[in-house]
Amino acid sequence: MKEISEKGIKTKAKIVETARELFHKNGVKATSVDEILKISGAGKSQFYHYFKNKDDIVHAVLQFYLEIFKQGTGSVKLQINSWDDLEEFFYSHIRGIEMFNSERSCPIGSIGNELSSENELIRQDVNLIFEYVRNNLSNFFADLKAEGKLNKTADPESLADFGISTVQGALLLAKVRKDSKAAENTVDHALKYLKSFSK
Amino acid sequence: MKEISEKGIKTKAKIVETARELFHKNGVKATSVDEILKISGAGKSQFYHYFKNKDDIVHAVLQFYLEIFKQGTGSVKLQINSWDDLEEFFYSHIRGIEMFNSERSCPIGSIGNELSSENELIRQDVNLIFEYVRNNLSNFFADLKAEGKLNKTADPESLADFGISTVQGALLLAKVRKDSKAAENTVDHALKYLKSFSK
Amino acid sequence: MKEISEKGIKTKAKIVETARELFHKNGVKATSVDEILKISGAGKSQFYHYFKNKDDIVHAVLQFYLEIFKQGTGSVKLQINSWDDLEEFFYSHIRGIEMFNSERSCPIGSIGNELSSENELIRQDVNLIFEYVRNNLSNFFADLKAEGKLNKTADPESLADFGISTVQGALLLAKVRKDSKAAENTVDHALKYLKSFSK
Amino acid sequence: MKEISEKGIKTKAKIVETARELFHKNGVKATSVDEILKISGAGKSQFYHYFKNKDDIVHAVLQFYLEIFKQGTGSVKLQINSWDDLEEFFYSHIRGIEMFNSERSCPIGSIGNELSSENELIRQDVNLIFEYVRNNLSNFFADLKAEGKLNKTADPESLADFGISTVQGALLLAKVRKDSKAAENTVDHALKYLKSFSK
DNA sequence: AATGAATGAGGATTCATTCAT
DNA sequence: CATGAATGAATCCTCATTCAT
Repeated sequence: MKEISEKGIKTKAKIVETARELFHKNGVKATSVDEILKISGAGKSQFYHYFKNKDDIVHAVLQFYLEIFKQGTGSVKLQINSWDDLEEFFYSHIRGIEMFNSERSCPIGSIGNELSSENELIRQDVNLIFEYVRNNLSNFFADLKAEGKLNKTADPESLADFGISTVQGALLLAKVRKDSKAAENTVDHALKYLKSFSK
Repeated sequence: MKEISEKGIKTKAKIVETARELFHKNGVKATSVDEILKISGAGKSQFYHYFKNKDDIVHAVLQFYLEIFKQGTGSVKLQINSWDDLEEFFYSHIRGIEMFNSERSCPIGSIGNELSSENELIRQDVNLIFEYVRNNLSNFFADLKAEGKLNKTADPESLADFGISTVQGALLLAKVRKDSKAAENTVDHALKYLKSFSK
Repeated sequence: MKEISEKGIKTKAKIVETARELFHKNGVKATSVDEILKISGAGKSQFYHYFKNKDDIVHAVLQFYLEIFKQGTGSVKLQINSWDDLEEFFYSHIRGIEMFNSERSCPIGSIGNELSSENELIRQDVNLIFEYVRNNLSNFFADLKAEGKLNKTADPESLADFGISTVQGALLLAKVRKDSKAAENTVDHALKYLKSFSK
Repeated sequence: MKEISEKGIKTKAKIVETARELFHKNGVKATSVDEILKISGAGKSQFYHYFKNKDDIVHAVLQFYLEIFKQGTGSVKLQINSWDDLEEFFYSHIRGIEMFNSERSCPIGSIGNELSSENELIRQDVNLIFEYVRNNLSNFFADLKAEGKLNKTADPESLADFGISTVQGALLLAKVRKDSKAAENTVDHALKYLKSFSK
C-alpha cells in the first residue's frame, strides 16, 4: 500500500522534473506533453492521471520552484540577512546562466514571458513566486532600515523590485547574447547601486 | 505591373504587421501561420511566396523592428544625445507597457526569451537589435565621457548593458504583475544610478 | 460484514443510478465510465468489480428499467386493465418529457437507437423490455377482445406495437422540437385510433 | 482552375457521403473522424480544410438530407398529392428498413435521438428537416381539407406530426426488434387512421 | 470488497509545409 | 503574383480496461 503510493509519487515527481527541465530548455509552448512523457518514461495517460491538463503541470512546476525557494534547497538562497547574502543571491543567478552556457534565462521568468491573456492562473503562479522573492529582498532592506543601516529615503519594496528586474533582465540579455559577461556587469552595477543606500 | 507589385508589397507588409502584433500578444510559438493569414486576410500560399518558413517571418518581424529603430519612426527613440533623451528612452518603454494594460513585455525581448538552442539564426537577429540599442546607449555615455561630463571610472558599454537589462527586466516584471508600478520604480532607480556617474 | 456488503450494494446501486441518469441525459456513447464514477463518487476499480465492462452496466441499467416496470414502481405503469389505464400509460410518457424540458426522449428507446450491429446483447436487452411492454399492452387488448369489448378484426399484438411506436416516435419528436405539443397530439391521435376499436 | 475546385468538391462530397453512411450505421458518437477519413480515402487534415469540426460535418450530412428531400432525389418522396403518395411515403420508409436488414432506424431521427443539450445547433438542423417533412404532410392534408375532402375536425398539422411520429417510432421499433413486421403494422394502422378522416 | 496507479490505443483538432494549377 | 487543395506528423486529451497491492 505504502509502496503503491510511493511509486505513484515517484512517477509524478519524475514527470514534474522532466517538465521542469524541458520548460527551462525550450519553453512551455515548445514542450509537448508527449515529449515530457517519452523522456520521463511514463505511460501516455499517467500524465492525465496526475495532472488535469498541460496548464496543470506548468502549475506543478511553478509550485516546485516555490517549494525549493521556501526550503532553501535550490541553488538560489532567499534567506538574505547580510549584504554578502544579497551578493550571493545575485551571483548565484549568474552561475546558473553559466551552467547552461548562457543558453537559458530564468526558468520562472521565461514562463512569465510566454504568458498571454488566456493564462491568468499561470500568471498568478509566477507572480506568487516573484512576490515571495520580492518579500525576502524587501525584508532585508526593511530590517537594515530599522537598524538604521539604510538611508532613510530608501524604499525597501521598490529596491526589491529593482533587484528582481535587474536579475531578470540580466539573464535575458545573457541568453540573447549567449554570453554572461553583460549579465555580470549588470549585476555588479545593481549591487553597487543598492549598496549606495547603505550607511 | 507596378500596381501588382505594390499590391504584393502591401500583402507582405500586412502579413508582417499582423505577425508582429500576434507575436507580441501571444508569443511566437503560440501564433500559428494560419492565424496570421486569417487575420491578415492573405491567402494560404501567399505566405510561402514571401517567406521561406515560419522562422523567416520571425526574422522579417525582427528586421522590421530594427528598421524602425534606425529610422526613429517608432515610439522608442534611440537618438540619445542628452539625459533627457535617455529618460525618454526609459519612460517610453513604460508607456508602451501601459498601452497594453501591462499584459505584454518587450516584443523583441520576449522573442529572445522564447529561444531555444535550435533557433540560432533568430537569436542572432534579436542580438543584432540589442547590439544596436546597446551601441546607441553606449555612444551617449562615451560622448559624455569624451566631453568630461561622465565619471572617468564609468564604462559606457557596461552602463548600456545595465540600461537594457533593467528595461527588459522591468517590462517582464510588469507583465507578470499586470501592473506597471514596479517597472516604473525600477526605471527610476536605474536612471538615478546612471545619472550618478554624471559630473 | 453485513454492513460491508450493504455498502457494496449501495455503491453498486449508486453507480447504476448515476449511469442511468447520464445515459438518459447524454446517451451511452457520450457517457464515459470515468464520468459515471466521478459523479457517483465510486472508486475507479469499484466499477470493474461490479461490472464486467461498459456494456455490462448498460445491461444493468436496462435490467433496472425492466425491474421497475415489473414492480410498477416507476412513473410509467404497465398494469393496464382499463382504457383509463391505457390513457395514463400514454400520458405518463408525455409528463416524463415535460419533466426534462423536452430535452430527452425515452431512456430505453434512445439506448436502442444508439445500437449498432456490434451490440447484439444490448439489443436483446432493449428488445426484452419492449416485448414486456408489448405483452402488457396486447394482453389488455386481448382481454377486451375475449370479453367482446373489442372489434373482432383488431389484432392485439399489432395494436400494442402501434402503441409503442407512437409513444417512441412522439418522444423523439418532442426532443427534436424541444416542445412536447406535437407529442401530445400524436398520443391523442393514437388513443383515439385505439379506442375506435372499442365497442 | 475549374478542375481544382472540382477535385476539391469531390473530396468533400466523398467525406460527406462516407460520414452519412457511418452515422447511419453506427451513430454519430460512435463514428470517429479518423474512420471517416480512412474510408473516404481523404488525408487527415483535408477534413479540417472542409469542415470546421465534427459537428460541422454532422451539419453537412443533415444539409445533404434536406437537399435530397427538396430535390426529390432520394428514396423517400415528399411531393405528396394523393393518398397513394402518402402510402408511398410511409412504405418507402419500411423498404428502407428492410434494405438494411432492420438494423438501422431513420438516419435523421437517430441523429436527433443522440442529441444532448450541448448540441443545440445540430438539434436545429434536425428540426429543420422534420419541419420540412411536416410541412409537406400538413400541406397535403390542408389541401384536401380546402377541397372538402377531409373531415372538418381534422387538424392538418397535428395529423402531420402524428405521421412523422409513427414513422420514427416504427423505424426505431424495427431496429430494436431486428424485424420490420411491427413497423409495417404500425404504418398500416397509422395510414388507416389518417384515411379515416377522408370523406 | 476496495484502492488507485498504470496501460496504450484512440479521440478531436492544429500544425507547418508543399503541390498542382 | 495568386489560389486553395492536399499532406501527414504532431498537438492535447479521453477512452475503456487491467494490474499490483
